[in-house]
Amino acid sequence: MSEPIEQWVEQLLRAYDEEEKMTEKQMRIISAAIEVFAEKGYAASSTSEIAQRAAVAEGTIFRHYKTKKDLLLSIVAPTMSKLLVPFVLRDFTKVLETEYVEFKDFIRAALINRAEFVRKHLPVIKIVLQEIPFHAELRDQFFDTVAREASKRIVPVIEKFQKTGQVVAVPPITALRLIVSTAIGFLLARYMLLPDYDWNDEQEIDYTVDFILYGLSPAGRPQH
Amino acid sequence: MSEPIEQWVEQLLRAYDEEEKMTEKQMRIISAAIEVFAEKGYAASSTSEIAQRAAVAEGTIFRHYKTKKDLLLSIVAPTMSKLLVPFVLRDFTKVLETEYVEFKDFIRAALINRAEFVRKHLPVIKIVLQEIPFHAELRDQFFDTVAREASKRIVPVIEKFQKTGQVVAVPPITALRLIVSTAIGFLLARYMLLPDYDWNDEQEIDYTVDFILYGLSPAGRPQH
Amino acid sequence: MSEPIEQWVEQLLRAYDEEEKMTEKQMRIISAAIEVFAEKGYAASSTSEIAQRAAVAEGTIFRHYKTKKDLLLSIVAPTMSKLLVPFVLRDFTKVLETEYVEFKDFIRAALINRAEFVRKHLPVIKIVLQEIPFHAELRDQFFDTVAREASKRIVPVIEKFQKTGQVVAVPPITALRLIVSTAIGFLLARYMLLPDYDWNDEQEIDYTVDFILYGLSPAGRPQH
Amino acid sequence: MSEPIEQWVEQLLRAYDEEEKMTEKQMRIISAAIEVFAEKGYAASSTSEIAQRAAVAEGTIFRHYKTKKDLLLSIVAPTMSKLLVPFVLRDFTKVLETEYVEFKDFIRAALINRAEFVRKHLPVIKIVLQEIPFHAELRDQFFDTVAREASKRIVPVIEKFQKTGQVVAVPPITALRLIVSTAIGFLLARYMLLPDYDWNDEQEIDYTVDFILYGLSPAGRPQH
DNA sequence: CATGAATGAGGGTTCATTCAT
DNA sequence: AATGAATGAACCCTCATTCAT
Repeated sequence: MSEPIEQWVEQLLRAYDEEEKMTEKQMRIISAAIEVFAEKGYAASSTSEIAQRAAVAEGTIFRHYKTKKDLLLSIVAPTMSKLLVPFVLRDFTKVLETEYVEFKDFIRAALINRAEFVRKHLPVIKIVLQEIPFHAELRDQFFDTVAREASKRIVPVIEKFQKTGQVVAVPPITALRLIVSTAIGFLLARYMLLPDYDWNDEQEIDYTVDFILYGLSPAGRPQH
Repeated sequence: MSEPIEQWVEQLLRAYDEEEKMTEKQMRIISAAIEVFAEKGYAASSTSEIAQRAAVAEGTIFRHYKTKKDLLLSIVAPTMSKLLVPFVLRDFTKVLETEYVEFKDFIRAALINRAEFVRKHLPVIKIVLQEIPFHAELRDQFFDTVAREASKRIVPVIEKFQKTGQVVAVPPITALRLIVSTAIGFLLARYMLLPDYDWNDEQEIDYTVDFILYGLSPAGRPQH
Repeated sequence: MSEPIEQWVEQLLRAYDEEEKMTEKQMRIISAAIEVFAEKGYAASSTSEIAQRAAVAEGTIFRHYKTKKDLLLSIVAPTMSKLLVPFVLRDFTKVLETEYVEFKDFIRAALINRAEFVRKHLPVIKIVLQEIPFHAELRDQFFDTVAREASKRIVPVIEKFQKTGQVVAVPPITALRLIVSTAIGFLLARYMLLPDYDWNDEQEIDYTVDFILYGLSPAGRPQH
Repeated sequence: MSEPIEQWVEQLLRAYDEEEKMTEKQMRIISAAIEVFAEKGYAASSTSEIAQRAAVAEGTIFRHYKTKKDLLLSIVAPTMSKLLVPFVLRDFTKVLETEYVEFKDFIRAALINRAEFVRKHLPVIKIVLQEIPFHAELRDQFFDTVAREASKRIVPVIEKFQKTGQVVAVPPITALRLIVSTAIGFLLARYMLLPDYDWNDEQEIDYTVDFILYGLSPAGRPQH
């Protein structure tokens, strides 16, 4: 991986990962809620079970979160924004412009970085994916802040790589969709569908990055 | 699309699409249930709302389906198997062996065919995707019958294309994952995330197929 | 009491007293609710206690009345309109004009009649009086339908008695207030504050009617 | 108004109106509680809202008043006794005996004085009226101290006016009831039911006093 | 076969009260 | 004295399921 990107990502994630100050009970509640929501889904989770797992009175939950939905949002909302953190950074495009960066390195760095993020926040990611279809506010937030932000910031990156001839001339949004699909497909399979399969992570990432670059056809692949 | 595959798909879908014999009320119940489940998710749907939309008494639902979960399964289970129909057909690999078939045509045919299927059964597909994380039986059924069957039948297809040099030498399961990710990514974006976007379907399919074959790097692309 | 008024009141009340058709359980619920609401007030009554007293599952209450407040309104609303029944009758003023009617007879008839009504519906009356301060809708309904109707219908009656010189020339609304205060004061004392006191009803009504006519000063009283 | 009564009332009220010594927070709590109780009724009021409006921690309320009910009683009990203050004074009957006092002046003085009291303590009066039906202790206190005291002190007054021939020979308790009904009816209409109506207070009091003396019949009225 | 009234367990939420700080 | 986090019982209400009709 090229140095600048790596440093930039690592440095930034540290800032965003800090937990806000909360009491110990509040943290137990959040943890329990994440557990239960991820396991059963929001609608099928009961506040009483969350309270039990948090070893807290049911009323205590409602002292900190006005409603059950508030509890969900307090878990999901910050995660949604953190999902994009590495791409939304102010000086990201600048890095890309000033530094000599290979598209392949960029893809690989992003994939590794987001894989780590998913691994660390797996249950919350599950919740996000599972609940987005049912909560208009989540969807709105996702599209308004996340997706819009994403295209605004990432599309220029893709265009830059297209200008340097490293990416084929398809609509940047389409390229984005293809990259994201492949990445999410990998993360889903790796961490959610078949987490117990005997994965060779390095190699699988290689395959995935190569696929994004060269597809499945042998033509045009560089010789290793 | 090459002729043999097309015929084979069309012929087979007809067989599987027939509705089993059910009373008119039963059909109304199923339709209503699909609507409501797709909209709110299984856990947040109430049998009383389903009964209302089906214009049927609450009790009637339970005459046909012992429990609410039975109702869900009666919707989801057959759909899961139908998802794989075109690939699971007995003489599919034979077709591929005897006929001279391009990998590209195969991918394109499959993508178009499954896109049509998704379009036609969108709400049920949504239910399947939404509920699989929460129901062990669904997951089990999916992996036991669907995924296992899929690899058993599809892996040989991929291996065949690898032997003919049309597909690069990666583990077939990995190739499968990459293809399926890309396909599902397209279908999800097309029909569920951004159904209202102004899609140019033909072109988008072209991009997607090209991506599966050649990736985003311009190298190795055939000249159009 | 002069005959025409009496007949008119009795006949009309019969029509309005019919209970609407309701199941036996619904009637048990209403009865229990009246009991409990009258005893503890709406806010301090629990649906579970109502269910218990009605020997009905708590859920049954909510099958018939969507909310606890609905239950209250279903009790209170019809009573509020019935309170005015004898005065709101279409041909009431006509009776007064065509017949030779003494003001004293009118007051006495109304007092006796409403006393009977209060006695029969005592708990509901209590509920009405107790809850009106807390429920804007009740107040609105009371003022819109009841009070407005009352003044529209009753004010002419008072004006008629003023024209015949039987009632002193004060603003009719003031006269109405004085009459109603005295009447309600009697009914409240008789049936709600001191129901167990050893009342001589006939005599007390005589006193009350005489008070409305002649006040407490001995001057101007006719010799009995 | 005749001088002696007026002086006597004014002097005495001053003594009773003094607030007992309480901390500033306690006063804020009481004020907030009066507000909330008057608005929503005791049962529907929450101590947390009272705390909020008093800008005081929830716990602070319970430091000063052991229970929510204690808080209610601390508001209602002293008001109930103050209601009777002008009549319960030790030397009141003496005044009446020694001074030449007209019944009409007495009624008018009492009405004006109590109207002022109601106006000043409106919310507490509302609470008293609203909660008396639901709290046996309040009722008991009311009847034991208030009503009993009232009759003991006021009945002699009425008897005195009956002896001087200014009040008709009805049972004094009945006379009391009629006077009180009329007075409360006025105060209720004036300050609670229709406070926004355009009242001509002086005239309305004239009407009310005249009604108590002479009723609605024109006979026996002195010529103005 | 179809109904819908009835159920009662369990849902989310409120609230008076306690107590360590 | 004052706080406010914590409690858990009780609240109103929903719901899948049953069963007499």
